[in-house]
Amino acid sequence: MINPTDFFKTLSDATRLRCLFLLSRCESLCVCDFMEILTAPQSRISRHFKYLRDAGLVVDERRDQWVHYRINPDLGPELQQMLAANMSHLDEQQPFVEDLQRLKVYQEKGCC
Amino acid sequence: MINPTDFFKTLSDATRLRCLFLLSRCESLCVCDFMEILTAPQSRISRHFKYLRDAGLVVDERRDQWVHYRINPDLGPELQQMLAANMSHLDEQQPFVEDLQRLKVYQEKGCC
DNA sequence: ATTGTATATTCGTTTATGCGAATAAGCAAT
DNA sequence: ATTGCTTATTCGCATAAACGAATATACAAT
Repeated sequence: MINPTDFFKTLSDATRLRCLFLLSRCESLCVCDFMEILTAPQSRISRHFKYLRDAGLVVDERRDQWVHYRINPDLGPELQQMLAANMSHLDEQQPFVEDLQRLKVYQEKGCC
Repeated sequence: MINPTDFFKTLSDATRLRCLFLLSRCESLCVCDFMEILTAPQSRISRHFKYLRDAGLVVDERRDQWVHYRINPDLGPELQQMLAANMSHLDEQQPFVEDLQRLKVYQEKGCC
């Protein structure tokens, strides 16, 4: 179980925070989705998802070639609420608003 | 105004988090209070309060030789709520419970 | 088996962060 | 002005964290 300090450390990087925010709105996404929405290189996305996995905040699931990530459904009510509450405050800020817009466009045209 | 990533970065250190937690329960404390409650050297407390000041999360007020810190009362409702919500989740965890106990003992016998 | 696509990890480098010891600065009282 | 107390800052060092390029791995399809 992650402690509070490490929880905040995990949220303290822009790439990880943007990824978590998207997942808080979207059930599940794969690595290439994040690459496109954040315009970030693949190694950056993968690296930060390793941190998120290690912290226990997300879980991965392989489907064919793609690896889909989602918020860890077994987070425990306390952490789950803490995470959700924090994500709910990002709504109107940059770059989170724009990420959400890109997510919508991206979902409409379909992805992997 | 601090951005979300930097907000979490500011909470991502044990010393800072413990200080903020104490301030969320106590109106105002001076540096030597924190030194005693956290059992931390003076330079550590001062250094981290500089970070907290720079982030705009706390303000200082000099009274004679002592400098008292408190949560910035002009934080803005959004940040204020975010901070309060996060602090409220630390209640039952270590080392926060113990810090609170030490605070009580310390307040009863009076300080600076 | 080979090719193509998606993801993970390793590597070397750069930058950020935390630390205690030591020093400086601010204030009160003699 | 000197002493004593409290807090802030500087210093050199050590560790952690982020980065992109390159490489390795995993799977699908031919």
